[in-house]
Amino acid sequence: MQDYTPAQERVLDAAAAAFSEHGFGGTSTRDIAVRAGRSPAAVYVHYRSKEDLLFAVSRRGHDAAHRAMIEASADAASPTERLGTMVHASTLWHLENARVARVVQYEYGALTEPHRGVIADLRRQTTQLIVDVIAEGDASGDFDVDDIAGTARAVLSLSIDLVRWFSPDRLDQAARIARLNVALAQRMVGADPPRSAPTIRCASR
Amino acid sequence: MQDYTPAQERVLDAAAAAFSEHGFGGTSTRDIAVRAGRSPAAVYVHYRSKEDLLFAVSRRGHDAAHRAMIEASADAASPTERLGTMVHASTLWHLENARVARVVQYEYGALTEPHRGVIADLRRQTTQLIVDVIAEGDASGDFDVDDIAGTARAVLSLSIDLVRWFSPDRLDQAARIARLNVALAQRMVGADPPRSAPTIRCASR
DNA sequence: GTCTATAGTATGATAGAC
DNA sequence: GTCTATCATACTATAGAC
Repeated sequence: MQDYTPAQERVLDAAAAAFSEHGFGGTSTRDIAVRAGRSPAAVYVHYRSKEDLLFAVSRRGHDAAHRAMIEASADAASPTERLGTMVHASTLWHLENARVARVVQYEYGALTEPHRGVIADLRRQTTQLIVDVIAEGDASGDFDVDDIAGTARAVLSLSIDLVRWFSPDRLDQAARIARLNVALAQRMVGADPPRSAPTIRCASR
Repeated sequence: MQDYTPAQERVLDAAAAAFSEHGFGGTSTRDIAVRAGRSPAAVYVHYRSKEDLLFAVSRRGHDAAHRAMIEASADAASPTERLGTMVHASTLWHLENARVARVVQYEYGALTEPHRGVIADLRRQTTQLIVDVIAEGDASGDFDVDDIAGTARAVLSLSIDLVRWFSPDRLDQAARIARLNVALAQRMVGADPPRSAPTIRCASR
């Protein structure tokens, strides 16, 4: 991770908001400057270019989401619980940071080649978190998964695709959506349902 | 639906490709004109503005995806099968039309207000297809779903989020991904697994 | 329905004063 | 580290000839 001065953060937040609303290509450096309460020239004191700002927003967002997942899953006792805590954390992060997350997830293509490599690495690390827990659960018999990589990708889609439509004024629904995503992810990997009655499910077939 | 002249289609396809690569805001009308093999002025003979072009691309894409799902599910005999055919069709459409789909799914915010309403209607209709089949399966006992609307949203995310990273040169994997998404969606709604052995699953607990 | 030419404005980024 | 002023270019869209 990397630290930012207050002035840098101010520009960074302004850029994230602008990119999220109008896309990278649709955002002008003047728009960023106005949101930050600075002149257009002041932006270039802290960042060399508009793309450099996008890179900073993107790296910061990926780092934060990744850390949230790791911290949430630290004390999980089983693969089912670890997957659950990770999906819960990822979903909450994407909902609570929907604006930043939109930039993080949808503006990858606007990065220049060297920056793209750094972000691709961060993405691989996050995917690996899910791959590892699914592989562990599959090996222990807690899960039943054919395509581990594909299932991991789909599990991450549950939280990522939320930012396509979720608006911050619906944050009161975040907890409900997070709980739903946890249950769906556990079903996707074939984890035993935590609260339902297995005897009834078996008898009914 | 709506018909287009060959000249209109040519510009439409050029716009879809350009928007997909650089985003709406990052695309110039000159870029569209060059891709279509026309002068910048020729674009405005067929469309009143750049945003009008985006609207046409978006409406056309939503219509096509919606029709693909309806046609695929026409002969399905059960809720499980109908959900499967719909997810299969939606996944294949998004993979085979990843460029257009990116515009359709990610550039909604760039539409002007009147156009946004039309697209929002189309989206509601597509979501309703999934909501209906899940509600039917839940009522018949084929599925076991708590949050029908939320689960429908998540099922659609499986196919939509693919366009965030899928590239057309990997189309040979489309069938595999579509099959996986079908299996995942059926697990998400609690449908009985089609091929596994229930006795063994029960005995192992 | 296409072109060339262009109007009028906005853009990313820099120079130089304070 | 911030500002005002500005450069050089690119932008969306239109006018008018063919």
